[in-house]
Amino acid sequence: MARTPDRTSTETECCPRPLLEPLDEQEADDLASAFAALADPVRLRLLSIVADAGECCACDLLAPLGKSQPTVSHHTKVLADAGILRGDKRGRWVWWSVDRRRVRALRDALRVT
Amino acid sequence: MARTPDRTSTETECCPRPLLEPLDEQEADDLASAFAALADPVRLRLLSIVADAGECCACDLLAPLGKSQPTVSHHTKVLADAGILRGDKRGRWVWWSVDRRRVRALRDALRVT
DNA sequence: TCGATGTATCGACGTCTGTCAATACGACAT
DNA sequence: ATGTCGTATTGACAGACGTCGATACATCGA
Repeated sequence: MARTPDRTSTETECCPRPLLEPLDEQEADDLASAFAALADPVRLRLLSIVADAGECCACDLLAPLGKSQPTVSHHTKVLADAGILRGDKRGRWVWWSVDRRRVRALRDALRVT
Repeated sequence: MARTPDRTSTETECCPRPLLEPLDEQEADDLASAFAALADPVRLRLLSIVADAGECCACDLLAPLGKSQPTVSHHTKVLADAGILRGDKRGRWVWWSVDRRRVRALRDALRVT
């Protein structure tokens, strides 16, 4: 869980910006898979819950999301693989938090100016 | 004025921000479908080409994208339905451009601070 | 060790999505 | 009108995705 995808661009700070410069296929694939992680309503609500709580135990996500435990586990994995969520295992529990630097990088990908 | 964000933001300015406030299902659905439009490498490259050119004829997208004409037409439609691309029909041609205000709104959805 | 609890994985199902060939639509020129 | 050219739509197919029950794995308490 919580693996950080390596970026081909110079910094860990930013990433390709399709609206400012042309994308090659590699950059497009990477960015697309990142946005794909955000392209699901359950994952967005999950993200908003974790962001709002700052840190959140997985078991506290089941009820508000109204999904089964395997489904929630699937979604946390997708977000973690995209580098958006980080999981910290403490005993039997996993505490999830948002990697805000990663989100900022995705946000920069949509820079218009 | 008004640093307090209103939750029912159907404004042209902004949109729900999952990392600043909890999302209801309606907002999550809308945002997810918007990000889904960005969750494809061909569409991201298409977007970068149009953004780079400022305005771009559909027929000029076929070669750089390496996709068939129906496929490109499909992708432009997906982006247009998401409000990200605007098409201007002039004679036989359609000129595509990026709706930067819409992109800015999506970008604001990823605000962390 | 044993049972309980939180999480991850597997297998299966239905649905959605990207792709292209074929075709239809629309606008221009002759 | 007729043909040409750019674009949109249709139909079909393979692959990806969201979902959940069943199950495996891991950790803690007794």
